[in-house]
Amino acid sequence: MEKLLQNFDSIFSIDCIIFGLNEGELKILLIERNEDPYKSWYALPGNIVEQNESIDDAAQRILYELTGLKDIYMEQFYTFGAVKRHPSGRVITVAYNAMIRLDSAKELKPVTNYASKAFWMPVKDMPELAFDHTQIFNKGFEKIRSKISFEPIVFELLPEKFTLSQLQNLYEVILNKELDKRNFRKKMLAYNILNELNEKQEGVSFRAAKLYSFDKHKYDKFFQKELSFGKD
Amino acid sequence: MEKLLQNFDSIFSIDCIIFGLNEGELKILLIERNEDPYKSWYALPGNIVEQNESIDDAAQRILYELTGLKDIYMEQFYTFGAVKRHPSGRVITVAYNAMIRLDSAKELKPVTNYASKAFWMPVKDMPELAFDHTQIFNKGFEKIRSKISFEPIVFELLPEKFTLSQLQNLYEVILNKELDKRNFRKKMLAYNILNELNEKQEGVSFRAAKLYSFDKHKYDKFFQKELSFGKD
DNA sequence: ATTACTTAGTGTAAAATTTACACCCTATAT
DNA sequence: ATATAGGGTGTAAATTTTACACTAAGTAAT
Repeated sequence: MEKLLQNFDSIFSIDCIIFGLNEGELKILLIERNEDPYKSWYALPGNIVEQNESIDDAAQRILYELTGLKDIYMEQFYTFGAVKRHPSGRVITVAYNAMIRLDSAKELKPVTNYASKAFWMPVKDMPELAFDHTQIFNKGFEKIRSKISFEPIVFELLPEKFTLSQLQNLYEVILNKELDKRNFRKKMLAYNILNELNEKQEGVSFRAAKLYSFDKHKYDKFFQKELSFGKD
Repeated sequence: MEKLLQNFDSIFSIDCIIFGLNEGELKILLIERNEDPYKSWYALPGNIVEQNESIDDAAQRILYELTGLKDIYMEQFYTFGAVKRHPSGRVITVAYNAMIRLDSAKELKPVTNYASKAFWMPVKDMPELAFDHTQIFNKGFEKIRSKISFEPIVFELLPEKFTLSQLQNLYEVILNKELDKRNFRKKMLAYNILNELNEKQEGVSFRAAKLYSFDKHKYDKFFQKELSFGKD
């Protein structure tokens, strides 16, 4: 034990998959590394967990540093701890999923010094990423994909007011398959977690659709099971 | 310990919820600590992740040290990283669930030096545990509870040959509710992951039930979705 | 103002799944 | 032989899921 502690020099980090929706396309935030190893490769945004912050806080901080956004819901989905996943030493990483409203994000500002830029990469064009980040991305995306079949969790990606078609389109993009319009609307409205607004789409060159908003209060009532334990 | 910890960065540990079934009762393996902090409290078995082992390997090692069992399927379910979850320093812990066949476990042998004993505690009598281990246990148990509704994963708890009533009883214990016998059998057989054996229970003082075994090959066929990404 | 175009919005019947429910069977023990 | 304790089985009703196609409303072009 003593010996263990003395030799101890592992590092704990956070990596984030930050989803955003832009012109109907699902994208995630990537950075381009400007340090070895994997210099000039694309990678998931991540950083080291500091002594005085919880892992949830670290995830929030990383998101804030890159997007200027705070208090976004992020969900831890897996911890990657293979011995040699990082070539220069032992790094265990906790991976988080987050979803943000692209239009609410300020300019991207990569303040981390190891990144030369941050940008949105369409999920369907995902290149090979640095380290084991491709694997992390796959697992995180799969997690979201399987989760939305049980529980509507994607409203954070849409504007505050959205049409049912936009919502359906988002589902189709995530699940990568077409859904039946009538069945989709029936099911979504049956969840009873949307507010029908007295407003319609504007600026479209066709019949304007009704706008809806997500009602977190109603949502919590029906999906309490998932909330039965606190954070961390 | 305290002084030592202050000199180092975060420590990663593993904590395991090891489920076993004994006389129809669901139990988990606990240890009694013989070191401060929380001396003489009960805690989940756990240990520090060493430099040269993956977190999965560390989980396997801990299980082996306590039970003598190897190559048991363990599933990581959450990582706990609050700043002050350990009173003497920063310790981030990855929590695993495992299920073992109680009758196949050798004598329990707590080789870890911080534990004075290891023993099986019925889930229904769970006391307050050291550190945040009560919270970890709740989350892990909830994970299993929600998972078995979608996917049969509890065969590791039963003997190799078991009756459908034993299986149903196990579900009832985990879900903490009664199930309909006919519907349960119908559904379980429809999964088509069991082999009906040409054997019956022995040594019972009533009509002997047919024995079944779990067919991992058939199982993999039907639940591939969950296996689409490798470990770690 | 007519027409063409594009997306919005709606209902029903069939199929599949889930639920509720009760009695006879068989082995053992006395 | 009989009492006991769990083993084993089917069907109808209810619910959920699926498949499927047309009309409505607004915009844009002529």
